[in-house]
Amino acid sequence: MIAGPTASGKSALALAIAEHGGGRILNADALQVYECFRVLTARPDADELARAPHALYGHVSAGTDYSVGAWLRDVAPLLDDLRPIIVGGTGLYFRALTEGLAEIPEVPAEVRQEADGMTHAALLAELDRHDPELSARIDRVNRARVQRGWEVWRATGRALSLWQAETAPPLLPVDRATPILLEAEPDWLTARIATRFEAMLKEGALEEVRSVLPDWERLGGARKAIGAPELAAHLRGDIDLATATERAIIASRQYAKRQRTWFRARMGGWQSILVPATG
RNA sequence: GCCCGGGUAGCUCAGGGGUAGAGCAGUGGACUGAAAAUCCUCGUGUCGGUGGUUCGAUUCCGCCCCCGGGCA
Repeated sequence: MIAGPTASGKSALALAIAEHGGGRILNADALQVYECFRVLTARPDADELARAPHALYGHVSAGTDYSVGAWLRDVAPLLDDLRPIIVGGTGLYFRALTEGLAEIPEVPAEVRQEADGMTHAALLAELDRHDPELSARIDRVNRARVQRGWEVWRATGRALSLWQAETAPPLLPVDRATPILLEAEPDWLTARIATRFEAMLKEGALEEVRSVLPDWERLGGARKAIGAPELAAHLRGDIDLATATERAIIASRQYAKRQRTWFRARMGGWQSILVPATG
């Protein structure tokens, strides 16, 4: 397993490992699963894909709902590989894999829609009534947490806290893997993030966004790719390219910080590799 | 050279005789199916410099420096 912040060089490391010792690279990144933004999400290109077997990259088409649960079901059969190399930056995916994830039926789209139309206060009030254990535990000001709890109760008639209490053992406990965490020196990473975004523009990131612009509303999860909303705003004429670029780079930096926080809190036991290597 | 308007937190700016705030950026944190998402926390800085008035000046006055704009 290889985790690390965005732009820290995870993919290159995974590729080097696969080329030298064999194995298949399995994606553990929530945005690289989507088919539409190869350049923008820094997915491996054709040349890199040819150098080693890869899976779970760009296998989800635009507009399809995806989630940790879907990802866990996708990786599960691939873990039987002789040498799976799991690489990505989504902490939640690694957590689901190494600590387990409750098995909960999918929330139907109608329930999601119903929840979207409700106020935060209304969701919270019902959650307090039907799943007090959860509502006492979660961040009550966080709409996403509250709504998730409400949706599960609404869709299944059962409290999310009950589902979670029955979480099955993990598919891959950390001690059965070789967990590697890339830790990037902040200034170095900041510079690298900026350079990488400029490179993405040269490679056609703007065209990728342009091609999905007509279907933007139906794009689903891929819309959240860092840089996509910014470039879309530029293509609609709302902001100039320099502003879009600046905002995307800032968003990327903020994402790297959140990743660092997650890793610090939950991947303390992972073998840390400092980048750039200082000798 | 003269006339206006500015010089306050990394950036954009608000304020005003009792040594100062906001947004953004940044920091630390939370997070079991939207997670590249979502949410919480944290603001002392020669208030351009220097004299003066005052019990007290970043705030008022003089001079100087710098940045805009206008007139020559």
